[in-house]
This record gives sequence, structure tokens and C-alpha cells, in this order.
Amino acid sequence: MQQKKEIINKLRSSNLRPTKQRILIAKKLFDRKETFHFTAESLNKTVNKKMQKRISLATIYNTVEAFKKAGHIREILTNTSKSYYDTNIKSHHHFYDPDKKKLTDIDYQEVVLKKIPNPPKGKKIKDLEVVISLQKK
Amino acid sequence: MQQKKEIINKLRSSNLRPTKQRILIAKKLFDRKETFHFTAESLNKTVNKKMQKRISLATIYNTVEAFKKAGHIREILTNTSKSYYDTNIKSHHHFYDPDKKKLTDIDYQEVVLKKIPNPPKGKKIKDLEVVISLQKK
DNA sequence: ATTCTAGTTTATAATTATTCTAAACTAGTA
DNA sequence: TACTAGTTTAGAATAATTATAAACTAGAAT
Repeated sequence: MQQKKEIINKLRSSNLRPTKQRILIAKKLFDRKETFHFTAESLNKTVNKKMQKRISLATIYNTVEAFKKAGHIREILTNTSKSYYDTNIKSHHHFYDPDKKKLTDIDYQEVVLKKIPNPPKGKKIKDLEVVISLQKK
Repeated sequence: MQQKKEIINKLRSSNLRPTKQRILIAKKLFDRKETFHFTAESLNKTVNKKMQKRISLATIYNTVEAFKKAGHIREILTNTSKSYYDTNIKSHHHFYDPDKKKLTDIDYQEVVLKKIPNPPKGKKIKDLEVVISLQKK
């Protein structure tokens, strides 16, 4: 449970002016027990559901991009046409169900790697993600 | 090195009528020593470079989709706007360099997993892919 | 408080990647 | 040689995202 002040600090700490729109979006994203996945479209719906004053779709896109750059959310790897985001920024993995186009989190400790390759020269590993694609049994 | 006959058989075996266009595209994709990554756009360029008779972009898309369904190519997980495909259909993994938006293959045996989670009920694992995102050192 | 300004939001247009449409074409069979 | 179902094609349509530029606002300066 994040208070408004915390949210404002979070925004300020990443050089994002705490506007009404950003605060509202941040609340929807971060003021929750559980992390979740979303797209620009789904976030737009959530944010604007029965709201007197709407936030424009352009702002949704701008804010998602800004939050992503600031590291408050992360983009998920998929092979779908839309961009998926995750409010869980801790390293973790995913099940992907191509039938339902649904991603589910896999807890970090559920996957253990024994061996990984060395990164190419001049590069280091930023992140490692395992995606397990599913199909009907 | 795949002969025209082999390519025609490959097409027939997956119920794809071996048309001029499909044969030409299949040659560009499969008649190579090394597997590689491509997009619809890049394939379109490759296929139509200094060609007297062009293959339409719609056919490129149709053929890529058909080859994917037939399992001759696979789609790669990314968080870019375009769809990336891989002519390497053996299980393997990827480095992803977000700066250059470049994917590189990691050989299957370079990654060893010690523990993976059980799939949800009614589902089995179709594929497991590890994506290692890179950044500058 | 009032003014100012850079940063932000907004509606809308533009762009990009992809899919759809339906007419023309063709591989393979009759 | 004719037929037909499958395929290709140009172009239109759609979907997701990004760009534009005018209006607005948070926060600093006065």
C-alpha cells in the first residue's frame, strides 16, 4: 500500500513531475498487493473506468514509456502485436499460453540455472528471462 | 545445401503447394549453411533485391505465416514492434542487445537448467527459451 | 499572490506493421 | 485443354504506436 506521498517521491526521484495524471496512473499500477501485467490499452480502460475527467491515450503511452525508462515497470518479451508490461520489476520468469495469449509469472526461485554463457565482449548481462511456452496436454 | 527437389518436398509435406514464390522464399530461408533471423520487411528486401519479377509483400507475409504454422521457422520473443523469425527451429536461446535491437543465438548446450516449474494443470511445456538481455559494461 | 516558463497533456494526424479483400492467376488434376 | 481450388497480388483497411503543435499546469521566481 503506497501513500500519495510515496508515489510523489517515486516520481520525483526519477525526474518525473508529479502531475495529476501520473499520480493517478501510478496509483493504479503500484498501489496493490499483487503485481500484474498490462498493455497500454488495458491500462487505459482501468484508468478511465467511470472517471469524470479522462486521461488521454497519448498520456497513457507517454507515462508507460516514462515509467519503463525509470525502471518502475518492465516490458515483457512476447511474440504478440501489443506491448506487454509488468509491474513486477524483480527478476522473474513467465509461462506463456499462446492459445489464451496469457502470461503468468513464475517465481524466481522456481527456475534454477546451472550454466549460462559468457556475454559477448564489452557487454554484461542486464537481465535473464526464461519463457516457458505452453500447449494443451 | 538444399536442392530444389528437397524444397519442393518440404513444401508438399506440409500441404503447401510449391509455387514459384514459395520455392524462391524457401531457398532464401533454408538454402544456407547458417541459420539466421529475419523480419517480414528484411525478407522482402532479400527476396526482391535485383529481381525482375517481384514477390508482393502480402505473399511474404502469407508465406512466413504458412512456414511458421508448418514449423519450418519459429517466431522469436522480443519486445520490439516487429515480428522476428528464426530459421533455426531447434531449441536454443538468445542474447538480446537492446541498443542495437540485435538478437544472437546461444547454443542449446550453453544453457543448462537445474530446476524448472511444473506447468499448470492441463498444460504441457511446448518450449523453453532463455533470453539474456545485455547492456554496455 | 502573480507571473513566468519548461515540462506535460491533449486531440488529432501520421506512421508503422500487419491483415483483409476480392480480382487475377496458376498448379495440378480431370 | 479445360477446370478448379489454392495462391498471389495491389491496394484498402485495421491496429498499435508515435508525432505534432496548441493548450494547460507545476513549481520556481518575482
